[in-house]
Amino acid sequence: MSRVPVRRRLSPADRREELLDAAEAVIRRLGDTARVEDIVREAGAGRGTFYVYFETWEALLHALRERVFAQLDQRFSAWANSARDWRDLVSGLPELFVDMTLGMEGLHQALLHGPVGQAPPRRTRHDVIHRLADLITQGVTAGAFAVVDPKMTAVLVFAVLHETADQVERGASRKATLAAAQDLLIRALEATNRAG
Amino acid sequence: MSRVPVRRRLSPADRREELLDAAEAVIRRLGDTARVEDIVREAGAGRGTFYVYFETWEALLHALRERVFAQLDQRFSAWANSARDWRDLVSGLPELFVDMTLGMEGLHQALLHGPVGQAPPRRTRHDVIHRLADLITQGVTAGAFAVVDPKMTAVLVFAVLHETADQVERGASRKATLAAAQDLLIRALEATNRAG
Amino acid sequence: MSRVPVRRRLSPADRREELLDAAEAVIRRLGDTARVEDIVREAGAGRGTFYVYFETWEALLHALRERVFAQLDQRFSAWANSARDWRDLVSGLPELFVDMTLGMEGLHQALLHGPVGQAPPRRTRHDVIHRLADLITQGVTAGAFAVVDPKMTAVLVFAVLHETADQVERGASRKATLAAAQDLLIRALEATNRAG
Amino acid sequence: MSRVPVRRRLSPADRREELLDAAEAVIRRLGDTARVEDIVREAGAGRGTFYVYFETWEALLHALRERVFAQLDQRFSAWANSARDWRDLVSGLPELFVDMTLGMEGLHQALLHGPVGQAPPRRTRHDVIHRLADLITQGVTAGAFAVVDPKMTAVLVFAVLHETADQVERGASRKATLAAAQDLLIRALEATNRAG
DNA sequence: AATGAATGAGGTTTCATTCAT
DNA sequence: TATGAATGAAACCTCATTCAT
Repeated sequence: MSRVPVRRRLSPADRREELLDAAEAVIRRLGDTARVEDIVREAGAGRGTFYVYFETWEALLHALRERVFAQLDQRFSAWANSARDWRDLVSGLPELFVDMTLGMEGLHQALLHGPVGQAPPRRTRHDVIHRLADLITQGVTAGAFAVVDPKMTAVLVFAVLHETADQVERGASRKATLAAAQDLLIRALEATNRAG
Repeated sequence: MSRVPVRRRLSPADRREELLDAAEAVIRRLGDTARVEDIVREAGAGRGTFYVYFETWEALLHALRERVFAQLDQRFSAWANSARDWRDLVSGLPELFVDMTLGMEGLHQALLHGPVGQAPPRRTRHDVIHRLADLITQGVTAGAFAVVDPKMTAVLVFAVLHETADQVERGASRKATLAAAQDLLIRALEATNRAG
Repeated sequence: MSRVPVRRRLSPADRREELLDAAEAVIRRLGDTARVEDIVREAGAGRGTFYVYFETWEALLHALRERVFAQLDQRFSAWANSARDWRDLVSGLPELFVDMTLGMEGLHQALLHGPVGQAPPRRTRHDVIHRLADLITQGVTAGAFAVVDPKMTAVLVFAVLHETADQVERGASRKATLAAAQDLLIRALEATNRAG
Repeated sequence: MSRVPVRRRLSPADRREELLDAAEAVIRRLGDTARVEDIVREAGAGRGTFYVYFETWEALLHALRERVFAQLDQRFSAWANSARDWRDLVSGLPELFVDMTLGMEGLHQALLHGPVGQAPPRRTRHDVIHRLADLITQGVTAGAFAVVDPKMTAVLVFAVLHETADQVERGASRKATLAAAQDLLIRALEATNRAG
C-alpha cells in the first residue's frame, strides 16, 4: 500500500565510507556529545545500518582514527621528504603539527583525548612516533643530531609537538608558540646547537 | 534481624573529607566508570548525602582535583627548594614527575584526561606550569639557562614531563625513559649543554 | 524458563495511540500519582518507548488533553445542534456538562486542576468557552438572551457548569444540583426570565 | 569549645506563627515550588524545627489555609454588615472577591488549586460558601431574591465570584469583568431583575 | 542489505522526613 | 525545645544496541 522509499543501494565499502564521512563531520561539530543517532541522520541512513558496518560505537571511533591518521601519516611523510636539511626539518616540525592539528579541528579532541575507560589510540599514535624515531635515528647517523635514545626521544618530541599544536588551537600566539617549540627542539636534538 | 544502619554525625568538614577520600579511592579503582553510588557505598553514606556536599558530579571532580593538586604543588615546592644547583634541578624533574604521577595512579587519568566536553583543569595545571616558568626564569637570570621564552618553554617542558610520567605508568622502562627525558631537558634548557 | 517479552512492532501512530490509551486508563486510576513507569507497564511497552513518543511527561499530558478535549468538543458540538430552542439549550447545558465530566472521571482532576507551576490548559478550555460565547451571542441576536458582555458571560457560565459537574462528581444530589444550575442560568441569560 | 549560637526561645505559639508567616511569604513568592527548606530559611529556623510544629508538609498547608481563610472570613463578614441594601450587596460581591483574591496573590493558587492527590480545602471553602448561603437565604426571606435552592445556589455563586477574581488576576479588564459578573448575579438572584 | 521501532539498564538529582545531638 | 546532618525512595530521562520486518 504505502510507498516505501527505496534506499540507494551502495557497495558495502562505499556505504561504510559514507558513514565515516558523516561521523567525521558530526564529531567535528559535536565532539564528545556526538551520538549514533546524529551520525546516521547526517548520513541519511537508518539507525540499524550503523551496526551493519560497525560492531560497536568504539569500533567506529577506531575506524575513524585509522582513516584520519592514515591521511596525516601520508602528509607527514610527504613533508619529511621535501625537507632540504636537518635544521630545516626540525624547525619545520612544529608548524607542520600545528597545521595538521588545526586541520583536524574537533576530531583532535574526540579522537585523541577520548574517555579514559576506552582503549587509548596506541597503534595510530605509534605510527607517527615511529616516523619521528626514524627521522631522529637518521639524523643521528648523519651526525646532525646528538641523542642517546632516539626512540624514547621521539616520544617526548611528539609530546612537545602535540602540546604546541594544542596551545595554538586554544588561542596562544602562533608565532610565539612556534618560536619556543623550534628553539627547544633545535637545542634538544642538534649536535651543535646554536638555536635561532 | 535486619541491620539498622548507624547514622554517624560528623562535622561537615569531616564528612566532606570522608567523601573525598572515598571518591579518591573509588576513582583510583574504577576510573571513568566510577559513579556516585560507588562513592557513597565506599563512604558508608546515603546517596543523598553526596549531594549535600557536592552540587553535582562535576563539582566533586573539581573538589578532588583541587585537593590532589594542592598536595602535588606542596610536594613540588618542597622539592624545588631542596635542589642544590640547576643541573641537579633539571635532571631531578623527570623523576619527581614520575613519582608524583605514579602516586596518583588512576586519579591521573580520570582527573586530567577527563571527557572532552567538560571543562579542562586549567587552573590546577597552570599552577604547576607557573612554578616551572618561575624556575626557568630564575635559571635564565642566573645565567644557567638559555631560553628565549620562559613561559612558553615551561608549557612545553611540562608536556615532556607529563609524557615521561605517562610512559613509565604505561610500562616503559623507568630508567631509559628518565634518561631520555633528562638528556632532552638538559640540552634544551642549559646555556652550556653537555648532557649526561 | 524466563519469558522473553515479545517485541511488537506497530506503526508509530498506533503505538502512540496505545500509549495515550494506557495513560488515560492509568491516570483515571491513579490521578496525580501516575508515573511513566505505570503507563508503560499498562501499555506493555518499555520505559524508553515512552520517550520515543513524548519528549517529556508534560508533553504526554498535553497530548492527552488535546485528545480528550477534541472528543468533548465534538460531543458538545453535536449536542448544541440538536437543541430545539433556547430554553431547551440553556436547561440542557448543566446536564451535558455533568455527563461529560463524569465520563472523564479521574481525568478531569488530573488534566484540569494539575499542579500550579505547569502551564494551565488555556487553549483547550478556551475552545469550549468559545463555543459558549458563540451560543450566547446567537441567543442575544435572536432576542432570546439579554446579556451585556457575551464573551465574559461565557467565561462565568463555564465556571457555573464546571462547578455543577464538580458537585455531582463529589457526591451532591444530581437532581438538586442540576435544578439549581438550570434555574441560575435561565434567570441569568434569558431576556424574559421565568425560570422553572 | 565552639560557640553554639543560642536560638531565641519563643513560646510555641509564637514560633508556630513565625513559621506560618514565613510559609506565607515564601509560598507567595515561589508558589508550588516552595519547599520546607525555603520556609525554615525564611524563618531563620532549623529544618527539624519545622517538624516540631507541623506533622507533615500537608499539615502546614492546612494550617496556613485555616489562617488565611479566617482573615478572609472576617473581612467578608465586616463587608456584609456594611451593605445598605440587597442590590448594593449583590453588586458589591464581585469587587470584594477580586480584592480579596488579589490580596492573596500567590497564595490563592497554591492553597486552592493544590495538587490533586491532596485533600481539597473543603472546610475552609465551605465557610465562605456558608456565609453566602446565609446571605441568599436572608435575601429570599426578605423577598429580595428569588432562588429555589439557596444552598446550592451559593455554591454556584461562589464559583462565579471565584472565576471573576481569577480573570482579573490573569489580566482581564477589571471593569469589564466586574460588570459582567454583577449583571449575571443581579439577574440570577434578584426577584425583580432589571440589571444595570 | 537496510531499516527504525523498541528496549531497559543505568545515570543524576530532589526533597520530605528522621533522629542523634 | 531546637537543630541540621543524614537519608533513600523515587522520579525523569538517555542512548547504545537489538531485532522484526
